[in-house]
Amino acid sequence: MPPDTMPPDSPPLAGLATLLEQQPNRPRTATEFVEAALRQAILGGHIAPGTPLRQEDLAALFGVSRMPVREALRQLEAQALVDFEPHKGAVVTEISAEDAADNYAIRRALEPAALALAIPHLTGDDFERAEELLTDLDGEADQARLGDLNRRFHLCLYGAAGRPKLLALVNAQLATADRYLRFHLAAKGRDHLAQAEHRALLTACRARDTAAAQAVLLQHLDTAAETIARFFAERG
Amino acid sequence: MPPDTMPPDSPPLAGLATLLEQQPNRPRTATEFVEAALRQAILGGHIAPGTPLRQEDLAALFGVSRMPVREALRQLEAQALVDFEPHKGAVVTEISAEDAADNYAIRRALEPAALALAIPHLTGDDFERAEELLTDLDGEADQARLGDLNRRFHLCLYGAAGRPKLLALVNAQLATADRYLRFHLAAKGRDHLAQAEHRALLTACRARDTAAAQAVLLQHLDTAAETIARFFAERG
DNA sequence: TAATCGGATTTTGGATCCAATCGACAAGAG
DNA sequence: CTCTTGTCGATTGGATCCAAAATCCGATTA
Repeated sequence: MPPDTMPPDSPPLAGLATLLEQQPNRPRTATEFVEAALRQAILGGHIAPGTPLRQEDLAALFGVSRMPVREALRQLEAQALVDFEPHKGAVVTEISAEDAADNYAIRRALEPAALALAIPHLTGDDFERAEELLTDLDGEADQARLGDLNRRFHLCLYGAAGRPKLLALVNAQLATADRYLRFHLAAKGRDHLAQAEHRALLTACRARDTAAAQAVLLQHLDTAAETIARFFAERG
Repeated sequence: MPPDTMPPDSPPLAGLATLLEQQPNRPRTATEFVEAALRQAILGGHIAPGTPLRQEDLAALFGVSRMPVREALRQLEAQALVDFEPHKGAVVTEISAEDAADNYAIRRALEPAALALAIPHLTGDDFERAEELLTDLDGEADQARLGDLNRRFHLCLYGAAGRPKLLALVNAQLATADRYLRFHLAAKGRDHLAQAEHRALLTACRARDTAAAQAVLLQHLDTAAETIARFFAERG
């Protein structure tokens, strides 16, 4: 039973293909596998900032050779997750109050722009998905999933902007913001993750009130930035 | 005569050090060399969009093995200059009206933010350097240097923002905008590169008038975006 | 005749090996 | 005693080799 290869609209195997795609751990290549694992570990805080990443050790850990590790580290360098120096190796990028401020300055610029572009094109489906994500956020306790849900909520509202590069940038910034999520949770209660602001943002989007939505979003970002700044200030 | 090492103002070797820094081609490693060469070639339009980049050919061309080429291609992929697909190789990223619009949307969001952060901290030196770059722009005819000077002018005004990551992003976006510079020059006269707007921007910065400067900058970006959009529209 | 199957070629992904570089430590000169 | 300098171990950068995947192309069959 040879499967059809060319016709793009052949239904018989479409469902099976999507099911196979669903598999979360489908690293097409070893490099992608190592890269994904390392990124998750760094963003989730499982590897402390400043940790040197020895290629040999990582290779042994992942059960591959040093080469996929090298390529993965290069990719992570481009994502500003590790600092690379010739003949010295990779080190997990440090986090700091300045870096957090940098990140929030970027998000403050990009996200309102994406939101303004997206609001006219948001559909009922988008609102429903956003609503679902908010309720999921209410019930979630795990930190990693919390950050993921938060990122998906924001991206859900921006997605209709139809600007792939812009959205990719926003996604990357949201991901690095995840590194500071633990500080957030430590500072404010772990249950309260600015869900009120999230809901206000969603209602403004439903009303197609771009100005109001941008205002809510900016306040959301500013309070988050301030929380982080206070956290760093309090522990020198 | 052991030279002092610590005092930062020891003159004996200062001149020599600056001379050594001047050397433009000091690629610490082969990977950096290949990466820089390829990026320059792609941004300068010397390699057409859509061109497949065969690792073996590039290795032979640069006189290195395939490995530095692979790592360089991975870095370029992270910079969105090539598209990578597993087991298929790298292809120079296509340019399009949509991509240009994407790029301008990002710049429209980032650059006014950087400008607003920078204006309060701009110094006389910054203004002088910006002025010099503008006069250089007036006299320059070479396309590559034109784009470089333009980028440096903009970065000169944003540099005082003191947000390294934000500035790095702006720099990257300005670099990809260079890919569309040739279309710009083809559409408008090659002599007129919106120097009037550049000068208006500089005077607004000198007056520390953030709102005016942002307005000029936005108009500058919008007219550039419109020029590119028209160019693409006219040739289907 | 058209579509499909199968093998050969090309190209990339990954592993192993060698060379170059950096850091630390010890030995020698001033 | 301090500073320089040479050497050694550790680690990364680069080259070569092998395996896996994709493409191309001809042959076979309905």
